Amino acid sequence: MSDNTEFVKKLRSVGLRPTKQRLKICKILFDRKNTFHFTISDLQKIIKTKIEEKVSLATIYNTVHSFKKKGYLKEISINSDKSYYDTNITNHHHFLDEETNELLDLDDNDISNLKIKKTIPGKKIKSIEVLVKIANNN
Amino acid sequence: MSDNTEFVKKLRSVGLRPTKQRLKICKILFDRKNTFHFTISDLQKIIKTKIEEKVSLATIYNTVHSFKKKGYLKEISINSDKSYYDTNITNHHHFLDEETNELLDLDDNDISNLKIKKTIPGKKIKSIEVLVKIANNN
DNA sequence: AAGTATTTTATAATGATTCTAAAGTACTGT
DNA sequence: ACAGTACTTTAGAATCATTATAAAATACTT
Repeated sequence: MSDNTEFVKKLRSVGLRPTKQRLKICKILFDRKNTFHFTISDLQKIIKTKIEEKVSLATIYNTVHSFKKKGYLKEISINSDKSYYDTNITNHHHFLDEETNELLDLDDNDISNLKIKKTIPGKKIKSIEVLVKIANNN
Repeated sequence: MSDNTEFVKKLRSVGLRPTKQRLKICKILFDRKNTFHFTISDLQKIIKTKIEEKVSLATIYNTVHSFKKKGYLKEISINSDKSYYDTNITNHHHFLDEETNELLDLDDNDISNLKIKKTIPGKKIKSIEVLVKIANNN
């Protein structure tokens, strides 16, 4: 450790204080090439194994919520067991493997010209989320 | 009360015993013209007001689960607060009004030729669910 | 009507998430 | 650097939806 400059800036840019805990979580979540899909307990496990000092569960919740509110994370609606989060904050969709419960990103381009033909007077579309459930062939 | 013959048959046809509780819930859920979107607590409130005798919460859960397993109800993934159920068991999608938290059915025809262009080897698509979040214009 | 399998029920248990309020840390102005 | 304030972290309690438990009630079969 530790070149945190990038993450310090990132946090500062949206008015979050760069605390030790937020920086640790930042690194775990954003210091990677690919999209990361996780639940709070996934994150907790990773923290437990990768980090020397502990971060309390309440802080993990707080931090993830802050990141979400500031637009660093997206919450995904899959089921009601627990919340899933995604480091890919662009418009996109998901495969959900029913066998493994794993998520896989699905690009906007992977879906043919999706258009909603119905409109509701006085309402506008905020987002469109496609969830494609998949399972083993056989 | 009470021409339950229809519901008795319905339950019998999938091997569910037509108990008093199941018939009551059947009537509330399926004796209506339009699709019904509800949570367990919605259902509990309706039972509390419409029915003379009480039905225990555990039974409401059990019954809804049985109906779901037998294909009379569909579970909808909206958020992680609680489970939502839908009496419309055909392939269809939803508007979710972010202001009121209300659901609205979206027919397959209301969506232009939705095609998933990506495939995963060894996996097949089980279902495709589109959730369109809407909010007030302004 | 008796015997067995299912169902209902109240209540306890669980698990995810939020709340609380005290202790710790970061920032501001000097 | 220092004091004062505002924000964060923390452990633990509280909450809420859901599931488990096991005894009493009901439905079905013969």
